[in-house]
Amino acid sequence: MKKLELKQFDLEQIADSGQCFRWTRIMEDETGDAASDKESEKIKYRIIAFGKILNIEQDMTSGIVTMDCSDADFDNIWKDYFDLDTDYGKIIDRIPEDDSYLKRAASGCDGIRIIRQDPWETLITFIISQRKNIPAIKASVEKICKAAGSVIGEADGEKLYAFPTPEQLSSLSMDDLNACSLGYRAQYIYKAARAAFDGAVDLDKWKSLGDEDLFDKLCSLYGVGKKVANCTMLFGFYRLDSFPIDVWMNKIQDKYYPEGFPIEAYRPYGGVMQQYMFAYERSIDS
DNA sequence: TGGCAGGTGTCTT
DNA sequence: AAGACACCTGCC
Repeated sequence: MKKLELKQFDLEQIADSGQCFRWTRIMEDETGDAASDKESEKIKYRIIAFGKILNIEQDMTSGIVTMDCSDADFDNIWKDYFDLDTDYGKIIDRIPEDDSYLKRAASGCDGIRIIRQDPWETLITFIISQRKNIPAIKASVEKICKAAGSVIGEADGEKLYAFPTPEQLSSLSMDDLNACSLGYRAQYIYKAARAAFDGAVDLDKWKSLGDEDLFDKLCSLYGVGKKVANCTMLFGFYRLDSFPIDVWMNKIQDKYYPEGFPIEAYRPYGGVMQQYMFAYERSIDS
């Protein structure tokens, strides 16, 4: 069990930011010993990543985060996963006063961090994400995990699955993939899995590439364009300057940056700024 | 019921 | 080089 007092860390903001698709909100059951949790409201999630299950909660009043994990798993996995060595306060402080929109966005969404995910899982989940909303993405991801991933635990009588390795995913036929509600993306996943399994695509090796070369490599994959490549770089390869442009960012640029967003001014944290703007604009839209 | 959801490949100018 | 267009699927 790890209890942490963290700055710039808000579980709900991160969960809603659309970076990760295997976070499940855990609601308190109405029956049983609910009384003990009444006074202090807690937000709880179950996260599956890197073949592990993490139950995590945050006290809404104190902000204190509790992770149900061993010291070893915290040191080896979760500390990096949540990017805890990065001071997001400092990154936010770099935003100049005259960029009032970005100032506002960052202060409204300052609990967001870049979650450092597994490159392979990030690539596949963002291929799936195209032209889908977040619930639909999650549903497809869970289906492929169930179809091909290893069982790593159980909750409420349901088995929990790791994200499938390239080998496991490439064992699925087109019919299997079509059963995962992937639509026209099934062929993209099929090809990517085979390429990763037979070694034609080696994401581990790609880690050593510079940003531009990595971007080109990702875009060379069938079904991967600029948007998916940038998301994969930002969340799967921790390239903080990657700047995914989607329909929301297009709206934001039209509204607030008619000359285009001055990404040069925000190097090397353009992608972090993108996350603040994306989350903020969505929050005020609803 | 048609339009849309964090796009991309393909075909057309 | 840039712009239309189709595309699976689920949801309102």
